[in-house]
Amino acid sequence: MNSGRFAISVHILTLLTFSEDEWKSSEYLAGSININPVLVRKELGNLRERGLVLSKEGKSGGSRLAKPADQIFMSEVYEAVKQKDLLGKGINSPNPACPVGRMINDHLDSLYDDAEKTLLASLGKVSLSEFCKKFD
Amino acid sequence: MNSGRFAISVHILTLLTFSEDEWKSSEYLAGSININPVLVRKELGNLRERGLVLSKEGKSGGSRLAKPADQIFMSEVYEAVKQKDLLGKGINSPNPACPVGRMINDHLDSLYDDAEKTLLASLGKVSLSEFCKKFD
DNA sequence: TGTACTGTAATAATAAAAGTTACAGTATGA
DNA sequence: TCATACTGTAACTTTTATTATTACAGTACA
Repeated sequence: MNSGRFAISVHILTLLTFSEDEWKSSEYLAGSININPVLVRKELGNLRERGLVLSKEGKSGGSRLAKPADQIFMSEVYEAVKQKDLLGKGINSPNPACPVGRMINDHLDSLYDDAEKTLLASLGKVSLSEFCKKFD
Repeated sequence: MNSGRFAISVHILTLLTFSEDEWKSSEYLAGSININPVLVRKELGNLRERGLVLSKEGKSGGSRLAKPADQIFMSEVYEAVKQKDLLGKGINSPNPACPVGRMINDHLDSLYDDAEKTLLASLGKVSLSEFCKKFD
């Protein structure tokens, strides 16, 4: 999975949790994370597609949570961010003339799927509001 | 985690399982995986440090499993391969002037640790010999 | 209608991963 | 004992992925 983007997304959501009902600009968010505002806007786009945040264009626009923080789970953030599969599905092109090489990607895929299900179950137990309690 | 390396290591171990008691050269292994023999030797070095394989130098040298395939677990392979943490520990340098930025890495770390424990538990249920049964 | 935003494309800079070459070291066995 | 077939590892190059930057059109507000 894409390492830094999960952290960025959780960071964004945490900041938005601490200012629920306010529209926060990408520049403000980028200031706390210490990254470029354009990256923040890209992540917000992701989170928006998944229904986790809302954004408003124009002056006094910005972003806020799309639903209460106790209804947002870390598994959703993981899903929003994930592109590649957990352990790296089928990146190699094994030799098809070898019985192991010919089949290994399929078998690795099913191993990965199981592992990822477990991971999602674990992340699904932690809500954004629980995570944010740690800051108090 | 490092995507392709897990697949390479499992591939290596699978090939060694199907020829237990034989010393296989890095070139042979590289042929099935379809990668460079030097990369294979690097992975073998990793697996060797973790006690999963043995290697023999010199003519008619090569590598083989260090213990029976039913005593090797996918969690061990994961540990052997892992360098970075699962979801990417502390890559960002958040703004320490922001209360969220100042603490978030610690809180993310504990989230990651829990998630990784779950993942390891899941991978720990699958032995190399079980994995290899899929090929029959 | 100027201003402060978003959204997104295009590009550049940086970092990480993979591949390659090279070669010293080591057992083997002819 | 010495050519051979390996390992182990360093140094380097290439490739690919990530991150950052610049730029600008579109939008809403006051």
